[in-house]
Amino acid sequence: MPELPEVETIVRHHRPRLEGRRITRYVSRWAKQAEPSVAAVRRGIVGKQITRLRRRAKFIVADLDGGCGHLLIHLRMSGRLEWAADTPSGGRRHVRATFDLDDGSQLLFCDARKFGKIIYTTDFETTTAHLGVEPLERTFTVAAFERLLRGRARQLKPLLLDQSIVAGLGNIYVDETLFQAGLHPVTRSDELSSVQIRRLRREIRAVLRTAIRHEGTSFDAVYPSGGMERHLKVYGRAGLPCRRCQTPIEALRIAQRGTHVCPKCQPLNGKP
DNA sequence: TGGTATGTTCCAAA
DNA sequence: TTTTGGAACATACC
Repeated sequence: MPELPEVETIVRHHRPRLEGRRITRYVSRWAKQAEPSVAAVRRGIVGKQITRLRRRAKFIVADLDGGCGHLLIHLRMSGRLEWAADTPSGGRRHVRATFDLDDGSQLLFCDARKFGKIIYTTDFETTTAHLGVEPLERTFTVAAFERLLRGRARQLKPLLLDQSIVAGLGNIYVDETLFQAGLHPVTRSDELSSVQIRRLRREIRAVLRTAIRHEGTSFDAVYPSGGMERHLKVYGRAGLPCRRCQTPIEALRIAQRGTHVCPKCQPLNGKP
């Protein structure tokens, strides 16, 4: 469950139990997950206290005491954080790393597909320098967004998925945002009017805020949160009637990603 | 069996 | 130079 709203939900959920805790042990069961290496992550985090838990793009960020160290976790496609106490040892699946804490609790990083990343860095700015603007922050202004869109001639879907431009959107919320904005995913970024740019920005923020309010979208029946699934307008609804106009939702392939669009509500510029 | 999957990165081709 | 397509990463599920 890994787009901005899901990561934000996880951070809020884990913050009370992680902030103030000291990491006493780190064990990796999938070495390729750790950056720059298992040993470097261990040296960096064991013995350190988590002073703050926050989110940057789709990264879970634990600031460590001393002010110079940060533990970054990226869930990619299938990563999850679980408390060992909540999961009987017999039912644990795909555990790739464990973090022991000074109150005796243990956090498990589970990840079926092994795409997730655990990163230790002393230079947060450099490590995250490739990430674009946070869409829910004040820095995501109309003027800034207009520059990002007009400065290139890309299709909207791959542009919005590009974390170096706007950080945090993924496949579900890009499709939902473009539907709400009435824009077709292959519309070129430099062909939008000022009115369309304002509307797209507004819908990015509205869709993300709504999803956070519902604690994200969950495809995992075991995970307790994920009420946003019931509110999706196009994602995962191929062939079903558009909730606005009843036209069947189309499934397309754009930028190698499954893409969902209402052909009537999201016309290609010019064409109906 | 083959196709698909909430993500990212790298390379080749256009 | 910019943009797009394809493959790769590794596994689960229908």
